[in-house]
Amino acid sequence: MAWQQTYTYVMAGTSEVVSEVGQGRPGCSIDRVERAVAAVEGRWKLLILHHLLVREPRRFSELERAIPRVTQKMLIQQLRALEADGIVQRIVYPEVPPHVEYRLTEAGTALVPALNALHDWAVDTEL
Amino acid sequence: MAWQQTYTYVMAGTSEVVSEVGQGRPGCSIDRVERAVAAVEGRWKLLILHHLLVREPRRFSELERAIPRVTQKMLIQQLRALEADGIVQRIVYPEVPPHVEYRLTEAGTALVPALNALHDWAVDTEL
DNA sequence: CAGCATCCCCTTAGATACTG
DNA sequence: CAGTATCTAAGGGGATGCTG
Repeated sequence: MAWQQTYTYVMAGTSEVVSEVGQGRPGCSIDRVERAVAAVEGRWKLLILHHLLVREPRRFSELERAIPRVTQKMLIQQLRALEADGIVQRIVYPEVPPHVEYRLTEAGTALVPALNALHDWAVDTEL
Repeated sequence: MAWQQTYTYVMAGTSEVVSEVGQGRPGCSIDRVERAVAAVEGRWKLLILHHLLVREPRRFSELERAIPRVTQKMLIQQLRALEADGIVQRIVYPEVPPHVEYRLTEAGTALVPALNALHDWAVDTEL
């Protein structure tokens, strides 16, 4: 009930209190939702997540083949962002030729209920 | 379990089947999640949603004041997008001066559980 | 009051080529 | 194999001014 029933809301990116509703839990704020959305928004992130959920681990080239129109640049960029947010884990095997595996972290797996909630909403609203 | 336990996944924006997993429910796909994310991504959408959840209805100028750094252009743009996605409702009172109110639709209210799921994930992962 | 129109910048994404 | 580097095109977002 984080969203509806708390009483202090903080502006995204600032600490400015914007709600008229009163005082309450300062940490329970809209910018957490914004950061969660930011963590999954991006042209290829959900696709990457999807493929990792279907099968783990995935090598870079596997993901490249699994996601037809992605460029190397975008793939690595989105993977790095997911890694920075603690959603995927990059494992390097010091071999020749290079071998890198990507896995979901616990946080990545923990995203599933939220993604399902979004999915269900989309189904319900026929979006 | 829409996300994990179905068997046919469809590429975003296309009808191309990309999963190796097999056949199953074609409608239950990743691009629903992508559209749900798209519906709430955007610099000001969550803020707008937030203010409408706190109190309804809101006039354009109210939202403008409630969201300090938003420009009129962006505010109207994001409102129109939310309206196009059936999340907010725009009600015009044919008066002089003009009077327009924004409310959440049922679909907008139905977004709350999904937003809470995202919030909770952000809290759990200390993002 | 509630917008629309225009200009401009700056980031983002794609294409392409190169490398340890 | 798994990236990095560079260039360019598109568009998102801000500032400003105007209007029914």
